[in-house]
Parts: sequence; structure tokens; C-alpha cells
Amino acid sequence: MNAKKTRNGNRTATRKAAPARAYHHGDLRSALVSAAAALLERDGAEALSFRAVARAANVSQAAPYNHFAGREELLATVAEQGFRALEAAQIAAAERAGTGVSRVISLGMDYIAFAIAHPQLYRLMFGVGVANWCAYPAVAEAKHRAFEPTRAVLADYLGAATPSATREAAAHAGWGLVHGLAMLRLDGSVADRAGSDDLEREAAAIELFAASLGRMGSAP
Amino acid sequence: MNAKKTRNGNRTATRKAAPARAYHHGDLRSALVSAAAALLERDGAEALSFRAVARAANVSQAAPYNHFAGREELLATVAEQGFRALEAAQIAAAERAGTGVSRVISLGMDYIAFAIAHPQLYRLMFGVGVANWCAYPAVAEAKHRAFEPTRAVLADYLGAATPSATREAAAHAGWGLVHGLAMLRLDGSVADRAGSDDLEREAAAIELFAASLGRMGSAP
DNA sequence: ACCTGAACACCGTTCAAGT
DNA sequence: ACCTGAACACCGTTCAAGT
Repeated sequence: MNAKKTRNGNRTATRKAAPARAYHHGDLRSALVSAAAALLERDGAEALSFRAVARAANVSQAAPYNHFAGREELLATVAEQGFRALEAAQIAAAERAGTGVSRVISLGMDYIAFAIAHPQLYRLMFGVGVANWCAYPAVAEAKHRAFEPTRAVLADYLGAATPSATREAAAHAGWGLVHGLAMLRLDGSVADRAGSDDLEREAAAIELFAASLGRMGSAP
Repeated sequence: MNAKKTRNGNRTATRKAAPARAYHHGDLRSALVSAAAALLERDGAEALSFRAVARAANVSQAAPYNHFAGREELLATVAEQGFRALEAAQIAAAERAGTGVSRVISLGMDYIAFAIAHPQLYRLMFGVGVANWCAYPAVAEAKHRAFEPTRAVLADYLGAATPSATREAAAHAGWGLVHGLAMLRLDGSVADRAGSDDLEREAAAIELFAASLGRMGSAP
């Protein structure tokens, strides 16, 4: 979390009671990922420099190339980690939530809350700062898994009687909706008044979607 | 459209029958915007260099600073132009469309079609490659105007009897939905099968949203 | 008023060389 | 196997100087 320049975190493999400067550093790879995640949230993906990450980890500018093919692969790793965190948050929200409409709404609002809590990470996860995401299949898979909770909750909400095509469309619409609301929020597109009623407006949009979807499920 | 290195376009102010190299270039500002738009769609916002734009316009690397505060302001200008193009497309789609549900669906599908037709421009318009969009109020205003057609069509679709809070929520949800679907598409998040049924899936999502919204409008 | 050339401090990436 | 130092070609931006 700290972006200090002196002394690095050295999170894992602390078997020797925090050596001041390890010659081979022990676990440079994860130290780089941590440093990148911290710098990302501070400066944004477009301003994140590979050299600055190396400096934050107290190694030379060329050292990271032993662990990553280049800057983009490091960003992809951070994004993949972000999708796993989102997946965990969504699973927790699904367990915490109640039943029926409120369950759907809870999951949607939790999704938006994740984006607001880690804005730069969320932006990175959805393509900001990386040209070709498709080159990293691990990221695509993590992304797909992060959306499973919403898919399951919506299917449960619609009921087993709903045809699978409708369920699929609802899942796609639901993902599109929360993702769109999150992106619009991060852009500041909706901040024309006080920032506090942004959440209300998003809640209203999600409630409207969920309520009208429920009406559709009972009368297809 | 051409990204050749020799000879520039010189689009406007062609009063002297295409002078080979104008000393003061006539209208460098719009030439830079055109060159930037072309390079943007070719390489993406993150790979767009201010120097390359200057080269494409046959001027020195420092010349653009007479017309733009920096790289970001040039990108903001391109984005603003993009929002105006989107607004025009949405207005045209609203006039072209029929009535009722199909009108709503047409507008939504046209929105997604715009994003697919100009993927890098659309990405730029929604924050890719620029740290603080808020610093450019002209962009925010153009963005707001680009969404007016959808807002109007949805309000018309719901009917005057619908309370304004519901109309506002529906407009926000509609924008979020189409924007989210567009972004997911551009990320390649939904391309797990043949690319051709992506449009079908988006249409299904929008139809589901519009149909269930209509049901809500008639029974609030 | 507008443009140029040279300069500064950065950047991503490569590579021989070290341990 | 991992890391360093120096190098290359780029970049955004500034600034004195030209016309």
C-alpha cells in the first residue's frame, strides 16, 4: 500500500527476519506486482511507468524483465488479480444478500461499490492502458469467472421456468448495466449535482431493471 | 484517412491549389485534429504520440504547442468531436426509427453500432488515455448532449404519466446498459463463440430491457 | 503570430557483463 | 538463475531564436 521509495515491502518469504537489501530479493515478482498495484491506484494506468515500478522495488530498471515480458504483461497480471478480488467480493455479496429483488440489487450495488473503491484498478481491468487484452487469456478467464455470481443470482431470480435464452439475455443486460453505470460514474459523467445522490440514481436504475425483469419473469 | 508520412492532407483552406509546403500552413489546428483522429483509430489512444501527429502534419515537434496546451488537450478535442458525431448519429437514428419498443431498440443498437464502427474513438471518448476528463468541460457538455436523444426517446416511450424520477432512472439505466454492452464488446469480453452472434446477444439484452420497461410503464 | 532547432528529463527495451 | 550498467531510439515539454 505504501509508495515510499526507500525500503521495499518484501511481503512473502520473510524467513530471515527482514533482510535490509537482499541481493536476489527473494520474491521480486510479487514485489513488483504489489508495487505496480500501489502506483496504479495513485497515478492511473496511463501514467504507470515500468521503471518507476522497478525503483519502488529497489531494483535496476532491467531487473523486471526477468519476470515479465514487458510493461503490458505486468499490467495484465495486476488486472487479473483485480478480477479475482472482484469475484471474491461478488461471492461474498451474494452470500450476504437476502432473497428476491433485493438480492439482485445488492449484488449490483456491490459491483459498483467495488469500482468506486478501486477506480484505477477497475479502469485497467476494462481495457484502459492496454492495447490488446485478448493476448492474455488468463485475464479473460478471470473476468468471466468474476461475473459468474451475477449470472447465477439472475438465473435464480428469474426462475427455472424462464427459457435459457432469456436468462442469457438477462445476464448480459445485467452485466452491461452495472458495468456501464460504473464506467459512467468513474468518468464523472453523472456528477452534475452533489456527489452523494449518484448512488441513489444508480440504485434507482438497478431497482428499475430488477423490478421490471421480475415482472417479465412471471409473465413471459 | 491515410497515414502516409510524406505529404499532408491540407483539407481546409485550399485556396491556392494545394501548395506543396505552406510556411504557416494556413490551418494547422484542424490539420492536427484530423491527423490525430486518423492515427487514433490506427494505433489507439495510448500509443498516440504528440510528435507523430506533428510529423503527420509536416510540422516540427514544437509547432502543435501553438494550438494546444499539450497532448491531452488535443485528445480532448478529438473526443469532443467524437461526441458530436455520436449525437448526430443518434438524432438520425431517432428520426429513422419507428414507434414504440422498436424505436427504443433501434436507438440502442445504433449506439452500439457507433462504438463498433469507431472503436478507438469510442474508447477515448470514455476515458481511455486521459487522466482527468473533468478538466475539459466542453467534452462533458458534448457528452451530455450526445445522450439527449436516448433520454427523449425513453421518456416518450414510458409516457407522460410516468413520474419524472422513474423517467430519470430509466434514462440512466438505458445509457448504462448500451454503454456497458458497447464496452464489453470492445474489450472482447463476450467473444467466446463466433463473432456474428454478438449483435444478437446485444439485441436480446436491449429488447429485454425495453420490453420489461414497457410493462413497467403501463403498470407503475 | 506562428514556427524551428536544440535541449532536458524521462521512458520501454535490449544486451553484454557480472555474481 | 538472476541482476546491473550502459546504451538505443523514442517521448512530452520548454525555450531561445528565427521569420
